[in-house]
Amino acid sequence: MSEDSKEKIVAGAYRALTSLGYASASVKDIAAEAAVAPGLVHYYFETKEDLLVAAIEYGCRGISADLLPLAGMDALEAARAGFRTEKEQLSGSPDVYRLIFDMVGVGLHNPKIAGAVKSHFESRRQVITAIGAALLDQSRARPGVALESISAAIWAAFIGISVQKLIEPDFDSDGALDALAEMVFAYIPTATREGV
Amino acid sequence: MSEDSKEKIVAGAYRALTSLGYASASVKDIAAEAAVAPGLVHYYFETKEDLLVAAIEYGCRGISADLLPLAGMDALEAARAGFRTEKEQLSGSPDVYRLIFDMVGVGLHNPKIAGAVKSHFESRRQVITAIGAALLDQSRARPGVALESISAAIWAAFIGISVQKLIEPDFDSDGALDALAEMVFAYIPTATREGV
DNA sequence: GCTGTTTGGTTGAATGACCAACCATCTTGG
DNA sequence: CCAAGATGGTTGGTCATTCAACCAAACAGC
Repeated sequence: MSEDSKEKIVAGAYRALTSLGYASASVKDIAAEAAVAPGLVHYYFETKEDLLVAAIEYGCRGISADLLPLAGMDALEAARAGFRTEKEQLSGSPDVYRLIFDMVGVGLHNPKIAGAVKSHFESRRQVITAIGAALLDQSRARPGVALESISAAIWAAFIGISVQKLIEPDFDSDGALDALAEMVFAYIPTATREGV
Repeated sequence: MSEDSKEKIVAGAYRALTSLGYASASVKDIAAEAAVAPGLVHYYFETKEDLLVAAIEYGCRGISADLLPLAGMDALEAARAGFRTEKEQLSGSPDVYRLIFDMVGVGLHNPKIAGAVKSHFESRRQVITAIGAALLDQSRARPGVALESISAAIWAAFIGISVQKLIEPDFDSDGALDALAEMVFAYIPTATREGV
């Protein structure tokens, strides 16, 4: 029953963290949420920090799964689907975003947590880069800046829209995502440099 | 000497918070940084929370000042200057960003802090909206989405680029900002809808 | 089949450190 | 001389982590 309990603790940590936040969620809270004795938490995880890293990864698993279907699509379709997925996740299950941005704050002063956030960012950026590469290839466009920079900017906008939505619940994240999509799709065909 | 001490405490809080983070910076740390007795902090601020709100506002004052000259410029010039300023601030004095994103994390579970962050976001978004309005006016463009959504998306990208830079010091924020600028400037002239 | 033992998992109380907020007490400028 | 300003020790509470004890299932020898 070992792995079972460990998973229960991680899931409990995830729930406790999203609802209470890093600062307020004590190990006791997490244990209670996982329906487990406080001591057991430290049987499986050396420190609270280690547990939080596991909780972040646990939370990100769902997001990655939602992004998987994009792989098989046509580039343009995948791009549109990406925007749609972001909209749905932001309105439907903001918990993961809540956790991530809580961890961004913690990560600013905590390398181990920063590493977990960083790898999530990287994997998201890679998905965008892949779609962007296919898209540019299709339209034979030649942007004046590196593709990596473009996808970093787009992913940045996703991040910023999420942050604004979380801080201001009235924020029109759908509108902002539509605006972003319009800008990106308008940019692609025009991004053809004279040279070559 | 009243205001003097209060200011010293706020400045000390700002320094302590950027270097240690919200979670680790104790009132005692702040007092030490401000070269003041621990008790004095609570003489001027009812709670630690109140002090932090003041520290955020203190930190944002500098940013707002840097943005002031944009007001008198030509729209296109102001837009370019805005991108340049963002680049400089991000590389030159990341402390404010550090504080802000630490507070985003805290604000997710703390309404008072969230309010301070929110008002900073709003004021930055307004600057972008103002420049965007002038720019669209000049080029007689008619975007298919609300101007507010466009500026929200652009500000979002600024946010996201800062976050990535803070979490991954190697992140090429200049490249991402260039890519963003290219997208935005490519978008403006094409944003002319057939109708009207 | 039965007993004694080992082992992996689990418990919750105890420990020691730390912190925000309070307050009794001084200091000083007006 | 008296507030307003400033001090730093005290208080009550919380927290991560540790630990000694407990349990149940697997297993050994007989």
